[in-house]
Amino acid sequence: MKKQSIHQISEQIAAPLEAIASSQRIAILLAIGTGEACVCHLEASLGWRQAYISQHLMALRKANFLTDRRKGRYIYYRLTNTSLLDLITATATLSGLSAESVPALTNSQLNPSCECPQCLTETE
Amino acid sequence: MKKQSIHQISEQIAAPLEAIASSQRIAILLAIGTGEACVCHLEASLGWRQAYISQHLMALRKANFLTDRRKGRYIYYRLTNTSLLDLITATATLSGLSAESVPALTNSQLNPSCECPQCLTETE
DNA sequence: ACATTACATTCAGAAAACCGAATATGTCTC
DNA sequence: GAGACATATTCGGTTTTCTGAATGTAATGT
Repeated sequence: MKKQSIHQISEQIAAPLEAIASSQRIAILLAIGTGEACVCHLEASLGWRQAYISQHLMALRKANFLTDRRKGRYIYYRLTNTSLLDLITATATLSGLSAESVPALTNSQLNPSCECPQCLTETE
Repeated sequence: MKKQSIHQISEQIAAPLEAIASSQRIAILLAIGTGEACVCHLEASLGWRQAYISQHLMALRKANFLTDRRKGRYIYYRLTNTSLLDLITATATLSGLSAESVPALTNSQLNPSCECPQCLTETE
């Protein structure tokens, strides 16, 4: 195994962090949580325009944090690795936030004003 | 306890992450590691100009990740919370890096070509 | 007091991220 | 196939971050 310099290691660690380190992207990740979410769901939950959300989703996809699944007209996003949420929680506690405040925000708890079939069946 | 919106939470989590999410700053944090380091030590270890390092140190101080201790002409930096390194390690493993590659880079292992008294006594 | 050393700060130009507007693509329904 | 709907992409302007150059400040030594 080739020995890597501190610069190489740091770059490899920073690359994914740069994708997460944005309040908008963290909000999206929290909104998806351990479940799945379509873009319309994120629109409803976060109150942002669709194109804006798609742009951030693109960044998260490029960093390999999200996988998507098409179902008819809808595309459902899911975290490729749920331990990402642990990392976010760890950051929260590190900066003095209470640990409970984070999991309380996963997608299921969010205002489900989205009209996609998935959300509708869930709330029945 | 007041209930916080997902936007507020996300901003509070993103703020510290933005300070860490930079390959230069991660390199500095790794170089300091669990120990202490003066700026000249970082200069020698990372091969950067002094002013450049100071700028990044300032960002890390502002985010409350570093504390400093003056000793004569030298100022020694230390992580306020060592669990920051765990967070960095977690990120590394998350992105496929082997976990061992990170701790292998803590300050003691670095090329100690720094001339400050602290470094000199350590290498004797 | 003066020079030197260790470090911090300010400033400015370059590079990158943000975000809105417009447009494109893929899927369903009729 | 046409139109509607869910989502993606491109483009351009604005704001922010990065980073080098120059300069400032505190402590030491002579």
